Amino acid sequence: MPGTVTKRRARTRQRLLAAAFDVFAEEGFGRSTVEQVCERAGFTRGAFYSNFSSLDELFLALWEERSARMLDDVRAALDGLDPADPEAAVRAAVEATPVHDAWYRITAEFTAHALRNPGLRRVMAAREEAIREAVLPVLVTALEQLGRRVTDRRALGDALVAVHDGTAVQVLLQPDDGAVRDRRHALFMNVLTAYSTPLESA
Amino acid sequence: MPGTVTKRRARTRQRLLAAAFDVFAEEGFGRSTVEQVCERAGFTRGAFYSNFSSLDELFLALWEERSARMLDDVRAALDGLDPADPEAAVRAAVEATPVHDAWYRITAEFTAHALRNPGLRRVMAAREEAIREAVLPVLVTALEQLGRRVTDRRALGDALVAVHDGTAVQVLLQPDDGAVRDRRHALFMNVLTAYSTPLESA
DNA sequence: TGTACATCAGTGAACGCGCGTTCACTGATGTAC
DNA sequence: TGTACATCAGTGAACGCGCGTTCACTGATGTAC
Repeated sequence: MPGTVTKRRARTRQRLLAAAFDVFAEEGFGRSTVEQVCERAGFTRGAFYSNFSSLDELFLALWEERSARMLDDVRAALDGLDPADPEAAVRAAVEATPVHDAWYRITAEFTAHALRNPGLRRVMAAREEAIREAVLPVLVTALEQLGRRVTDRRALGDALVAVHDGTAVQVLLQPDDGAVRDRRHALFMNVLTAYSTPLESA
Repeated sequence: MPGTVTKRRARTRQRLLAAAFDVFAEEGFGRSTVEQVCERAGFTRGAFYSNFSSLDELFLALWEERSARMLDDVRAALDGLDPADPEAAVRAAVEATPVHDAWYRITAEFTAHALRNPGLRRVMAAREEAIREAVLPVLVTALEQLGRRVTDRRALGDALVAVHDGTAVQVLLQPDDGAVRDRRHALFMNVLTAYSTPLESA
């Protein structure tokens, strides 16, 4: 068995990633230690170094895995939309990217981290673009069904991501205030309107 | 001299705060140590413990001081606006909250930190509200000069803060892309329009 | 299917450093006269 | 303005723990026959 990767190894890696998610969310990435992650996962520190060379490397792997998964979720949610009911489609698309407390905390720290490291910055920018490009086509066609044409895809994409990120903090800071969620939703709708124009028809 | 606080002490405190700002921005709060802050400030660790009981306490003090200062800056920038030129006033107001790399990183981490601690969360929510209430009146009157009435002050305030936060990341992730800044500006304008209606006049 | 064997993957102990925290001490600062 | 004195504020050394990192070793896994 030269150069084989065993199933056991894959499981260990997954358990370490899952444990890291929890620890990072609770303690913050910066205050987390290799020891804490290993203890949570039920391994000794040697197992960690057998799989990753540093916490930084694990953090990147974790972020990539989770954000890819999130992107898949969004795609799946959008796939099932009914084009015959474009209003519902828009509503569903807008709500497809959920606001998740622990994930937000981790992403916030990862962003700060990425801003210090050009390599990570590019990784992050690319991922943001992928998310944008997954959501946009669905919204564009749904808006067309509603008789509206998107004027500037890129601008709309950036605007939606910005609104999502910006309002997520507000929702998390005031989790019990339903009005905050409503305003978030209204803002999404406003942006969709502002970046599209009625088709000349009727 | 019973219970006096010397000038020297105030200076030391300021130097520690300034050093902490730099260290946190470079290393991240989580990876920063008391030792690093002291070395940067030119003190021994004893000086730190004479002034703060923990890095957490210093972080809060730093964030409060800086965000208060930023709020003052915004107020000052808005005070000097010419109501006879409302378009320029709106433009200036929109650009009054600058996008500052180091400060963004620190705030991002502080936000994640605050989401783990109910006390800090309230402090942060209050500060966000103060910023909103400083900017809003200026915008409301400027828009009135332009013949537009703001329909929902609270919604507009939240929307502007969200857009500011959300677009700040994009600008920092692509610092050399002027188009990103332009789209940010356009989004601000779109939101201002969406949350106000033309006055009935002629 | 079973067994022997080679390689892989995680164990656990050991080392050492960096840093948090404390504290007796000394120099700085302010006050009173 | 100068001096004596009390208190304050930072120094620097010391202690010890937690943790990063390494590595010889052992049990697990997969392959070949």
